[in-house]
This record gives sequence, C-alpha cells and structure tokens, in this order.
Amino acid sequence: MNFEQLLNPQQLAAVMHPGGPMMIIAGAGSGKTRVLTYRIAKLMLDGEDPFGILALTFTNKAAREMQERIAGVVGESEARNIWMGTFHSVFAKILRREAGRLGYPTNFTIYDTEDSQKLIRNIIKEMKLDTEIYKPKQIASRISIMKNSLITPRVYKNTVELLEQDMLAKRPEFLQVYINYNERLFRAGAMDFDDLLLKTNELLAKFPDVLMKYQRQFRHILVDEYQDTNHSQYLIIKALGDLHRNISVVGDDSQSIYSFRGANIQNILNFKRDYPEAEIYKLEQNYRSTKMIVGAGNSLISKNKMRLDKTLWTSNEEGEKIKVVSTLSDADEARFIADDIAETHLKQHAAYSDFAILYRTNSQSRALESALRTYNIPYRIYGGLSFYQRKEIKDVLAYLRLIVNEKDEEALRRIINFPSRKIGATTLDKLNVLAGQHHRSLFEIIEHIDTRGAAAFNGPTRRRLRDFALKIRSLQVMAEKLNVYELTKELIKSVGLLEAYRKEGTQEAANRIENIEELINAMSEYVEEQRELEDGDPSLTGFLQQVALISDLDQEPENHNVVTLMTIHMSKGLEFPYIYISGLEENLFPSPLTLTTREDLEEERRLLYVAITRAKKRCTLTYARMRYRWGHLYDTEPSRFLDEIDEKYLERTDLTTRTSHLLDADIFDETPAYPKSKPTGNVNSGFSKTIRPKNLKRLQDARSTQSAVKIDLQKGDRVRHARFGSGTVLEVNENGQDSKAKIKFDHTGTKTLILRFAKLEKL
DNA sequence: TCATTGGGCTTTTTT
DNA sequence: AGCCCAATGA
Repeated sequence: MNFEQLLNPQQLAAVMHPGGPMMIIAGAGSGKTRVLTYRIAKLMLDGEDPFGILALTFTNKAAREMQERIAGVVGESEARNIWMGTFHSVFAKILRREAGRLGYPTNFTIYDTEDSQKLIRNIIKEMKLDTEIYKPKQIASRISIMKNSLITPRVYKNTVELLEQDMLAKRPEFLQVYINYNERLFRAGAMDFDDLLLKTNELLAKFPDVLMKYQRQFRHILVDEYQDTNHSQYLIIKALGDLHRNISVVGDDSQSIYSFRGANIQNILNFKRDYPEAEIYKLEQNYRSTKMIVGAGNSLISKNKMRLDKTLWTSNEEGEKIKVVSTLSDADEARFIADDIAETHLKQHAAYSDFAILYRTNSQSRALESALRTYNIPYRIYGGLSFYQRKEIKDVLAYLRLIVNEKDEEALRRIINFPSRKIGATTLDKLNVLAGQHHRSLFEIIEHIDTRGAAAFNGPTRRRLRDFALKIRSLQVMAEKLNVYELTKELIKSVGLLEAYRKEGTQEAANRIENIEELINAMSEYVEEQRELEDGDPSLTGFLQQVALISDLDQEPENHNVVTLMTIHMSKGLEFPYIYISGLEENLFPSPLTLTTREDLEEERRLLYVAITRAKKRCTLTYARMRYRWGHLYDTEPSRFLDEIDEKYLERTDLTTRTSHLLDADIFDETPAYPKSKPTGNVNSGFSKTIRPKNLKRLQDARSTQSAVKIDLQKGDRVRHARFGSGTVLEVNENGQDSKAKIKFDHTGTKTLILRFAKLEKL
C-alpha cells in the first residue's frame, strides 16, 4: 500500500501518526473520510487486531461506507470485525451484553422520541400538573439535555442553579417528573436514546472490571464528526481511551450544527487541554468545490467569532459565481428551482442525482415537491415523517416489542385497544394506579388481575384483560419457532389488524394497509438477508434494535437517479454537483427560535456554511418575498446572511418582477420534452410499492426451492444477486450444506453468502 | 366505550 | 391549512 501516492502531505502525516491522542481539523471537502479510512487500514496492515479498533461515526451509512472502503484495502473478513457504527448502535450492543449489571433485561426496549414524550405526558397528567406550564415537549427536551450532560436526578437535586431555574419557570415539580420518568422507563425494561449513552457511562463508572475489559479491548478509538459529540459521548470516549490513549478525533468546528441535541463545540475546542500531548493535524485543501464556492464559504464563516484558525483553499477551477435568486412567492421559488434543474439536466447532461435541494425546515418541502411533480422530475425526500414513524407501522412494531419484552409500557398502551378490545382509558388508568402501587409493569398487573385488585374491575373487563394477556403469551410461544416475517404475518392475522382498517374503508386506511404490506416486505428482505449472510442476526430483538436506530438516510432508494430533497442538517457529509438552498429569509433562516444568543446565530451561520460547501460545481441560493406559513401568506425579508457573503462571489437575479407568466410558459413549452414518466409518488416511504409482488414471490420461491438450486461457482465467476446486483466471486468455500462464497458486488460491497440460501444467478 | 366536533397549536434541526 | 387533542353526547 503506497500511501504517499494517495494522499497529500497533511493527510499522509495524519494517517501515519504514530500513536497517542490526535485531532484532525478537517475543512469541508478536505478528504477526512479518506484519511480516517486509510488510518484504520494502516493500523490493520501494521498488525492491529480489528476487534481492537473502535470507530464511531455519525450515521450508520457513514459507517457502512467506511467499512467497505477499508475492506477494499485489508479484505472484507478482517474489516467486518472492526467495531464500527454510531455511538447509539455500538453502545446499545455493549449494553445488551452487560444489561444484567445495571438490572436491565438483555432484551430491553429502546424508546424513541415519541414513546418518551407520551410517557412524560402521562406522568404529568398522573401528577395532576398543568400541561400549559409543564409542556410535555419542553419537559422531554429538558430531561434530554440533563441526561446528555450526565445530570441524574441525584445530581439535579444538589444543583442550586437548576432548582432556581425551575422556581423561576414556576415548575417546581420538574425534578419529580424526571424521577418518575426514569422509574417508569426502568419498570418497562426500556431505555430512551439518551440512556444508551448515559447508561454506558454508568456501566463504565460503576464496574471497574467492565471498564477494564473494554479499555483493554479498544486499543484504538477513532471518532468522526467530533464537533457534534455531546458531553455524555465525550465522557465515554475519555473513559474508554484512558488506558491506551490512542484517541483520534476528526472534525470541523465550522460544521458544528447539533447543539440543540446537546452537542458541545467545546469538546473540539478544548481537545488540546484534555490531551496536552495531542498532535493536531489540519486539512485545509478542499478537493470538492470550485474556487467561487470555497471563497463564498470562507467569506461567510469568517463572520463567526468562535472558531479554530484555519483557511480552506482549493486548486480546483474558478467556477461560476454563487447564484442568488429572488422570487415573488414560495411557489415561484419552487418553480424556478424545478425549471433550473430541468434545464441543466438537458443542457449539461447532468443526472438527476447530481442535484440536491436543501432547506432549513422540513415543512418547506411541500412547495418544492409539487413543482417537481409538475415538471416530472423524479425526486426523493429524506427525513420528515419516516416510514418507521408512521402510526400503523409503529402499531405492528409495538406488538413485536411486547412479544420481546412484555413489560414495555408504551408498546402495551399503543395496542391494548387496537384493534378495539373494549379496554378504554378508564380501565387503563386503574391499571396504572395498581402498577404504581405494586411497582410492577402493566402487563404483570393484567396477567394477575384476578388476584390483585380484582375488586376494581367488573367481570367482563377482567375477562378482556385476561384474554389480552393470553393472546400476547401465545404470540410469544409462536415467536420461538417463527422468524420475524412469519411471526408478523401470523400476528396480523390473529389480531385482525388489517380488518380493522378495511372496515374503515377510507383512502387513508387503504394507505395504511399498503404501508403494513410494505413493512412485511421489508421484513422478508431482512430475514432473507440475515439468512444469506454468514454473520447474520435473524433474532427478533436484533430486528427491533436495527429498526429503532435506523435513520432515513440509511435507507437505500431503489431508484438512484433522482433529485435529493433534505434539510441542511441531514446533508452534512454529503456532496452534490448542483446545490439549491431555498428559503434564505429572515425568520426562517436564520430561524427566529435561535436568535436569542450570539452562539445560536453563529450556529445558524455554520448551517449555511455546511449547505454551501456541499456543492461541487454550482450553488444557488433562493428566497421568496412572500411565503405561506400556518395557512397564511406572509411578507418576508431577505436573510441577513446574504449580505455577509462578499459580493464578488455572488450573481444576483431578481425574478420578482416577472414571475408567473414566464415560469408558467416554460412549463408548457418544456414539459413535452420530458419522458412521460409518472411522478415518483409516495417517495417518502423508503420502500417502493412496485417491488412488493416480486418480493413476496421471491420469498415463497426461496422456501420451496431452498436446496434445489445449486450452482457450481468458481473464483472469478460473474454472478447476479436479486438485491445486491452483479458481482465477482472472490472465493468459494466448499463445505457441503454450509458452502459459502465471498463475492465482491459492483455497487454494494463485498459480502460472504451462504450458497444454500443465496439465490445467485450465474452470468 | 366510542364517535363527532370544535378549538388550539404548529414548523427547527435528529440519534 | 392540517393535525392532534379534549370535551361532549350517545
């Protein structure tokens, strides 16, 4: 491996760093993923055990991609063993292993934001507090901040400032809500997102032998996007890295945009103080963007006071100026963008996937979506309400959760009366009181309803409750024999979930049914994939954990040639030749909710910086003079940020004087030029409807012909796989029923498949 | 217990 | 404008 040829001197120095703490300050587009990848590869080429390397990334997708790139250097079987993933997924894994130490069951549930908020709302109501003062969302957010700062109720109680804050805000019971919330989580055998980090800290602090074990194991710790770590994550790294002190962090203070979820920019600014012996490497050459784009970004970010000293530069071509376009309304803005994409697509032969439209808030996507539809431009929206957050999907998952962990209170509440079992709010309230008195889970109370507090319920209600408990128990028995896919099909049938929607007969209900069918397909794919992969985990717990920590970005779109729409937050780490940033208006970007402190405004500025630096060739900023919000049309002012970029990088276009007639004419003139492709429809789901029938069929085939299909494979053969695409056989391992083949797929990476299950087609 | 209706609130960003 | 929730009546 000749690193000298692959890297510039600064990158090379970072890759070759001998050991001990190091920090890489990597400007946008300066090849930080490249450096991280090669650094890990280099460690392994030097003989480091992959199990001893802990690499923490921001998204699952980033982890997957890095793993694949490392596999390209050191081989897949080695790369697979690196501990790589998001903080949440890696430590969920460790917590499951050590759950007993903390008194949690191994199969603990992970509560998502919605579960947490519902629980908090319930607690507030039970305590008979005013939800106007104790707003569940605000309380949830404050608890989250506390957890991420490792302020447990015990610490909280002894911190005068915090108690004073509560007095001032007239919510003296906050601490009690916090205590009850934790109590209820524990009783439900559940952890929220923040607990995954907090409990990891607790585990490492309370059990020196556990700490020692993982300290010894992780000889090297690497952290990507260090500027976005919170205090809780910071402490985990500090604890785990304390023995070997081989901590490598990579980040860019100018791209810190997650303070709202507790990210602490001080972590990166103070690294040198925590590790005085640390080496600092700076990557300042940008390989992504034109001189104009880099210049505009620098000029904007220089307005920030809190930053580490660095200047991004590039030897790329000069490029076009940043376009600043004003339109009359948000609809016109969307139309302009769609029109511009259509034109560039035609004239520059740019693929649709070369474009991304970014915005500050998810709600801005509507107008853009409708314009793209009109132009027949295929697109995919990321974020917003993701597939797994939909009500009907969460209902099905709630049944599964309850099967795995019957103490899961939020899961139980969701489905105890859906479909209707005539168990209503009154009954649930009484159960809840009993659960509190006996310090038992709701399910335990229900199951023993005849012996405990039977007097409180009438005969029919008791019978209904007993029936429900029996139903869950019988599903649990089923779960021992069936895989996720089979189990879900059975449970939907036996519970009558689809019938409940069919009875409604509305379009909305029909959509829900479709979504549930899509979920079943996703499961069939999951089961199939886990069975084909040598190291697959087909367990129900495994599936639920994966679903809980999945993010929208992790879902591969089935059609790759589409325009991308997402918030700026989600776009971090990505790049596109053509970027549109929409809604550069006061009270939108910067957001009015952030204008209280200078720090907040600086974060908004960094956000725009991140957006601009996503662009490789061309960057277009747009704003409208009127915008629909909350059902009304409001006048707007251009964003202050537009005046903070040096004019010499800008080219301003005013479309406010000639809007509709011109743009409308364009639509009618040009529409025929585009193929009559259907609008992409429900692109937000993450799962294509069109693949459904095929998938179901494929799974059935898989069952009936499991051992019949047998192909002789040899090294070098070209094969095709239904999901992974085409690839080349690297290695065949003949071993009768367990024969495996290692295949390098052209687009989806290298995987080892079990031939008995994998349906490969020889090309 | 369920269905309907009207009122209020929303839109900051996410693992 | 749309969604969620609480209150109301059956």
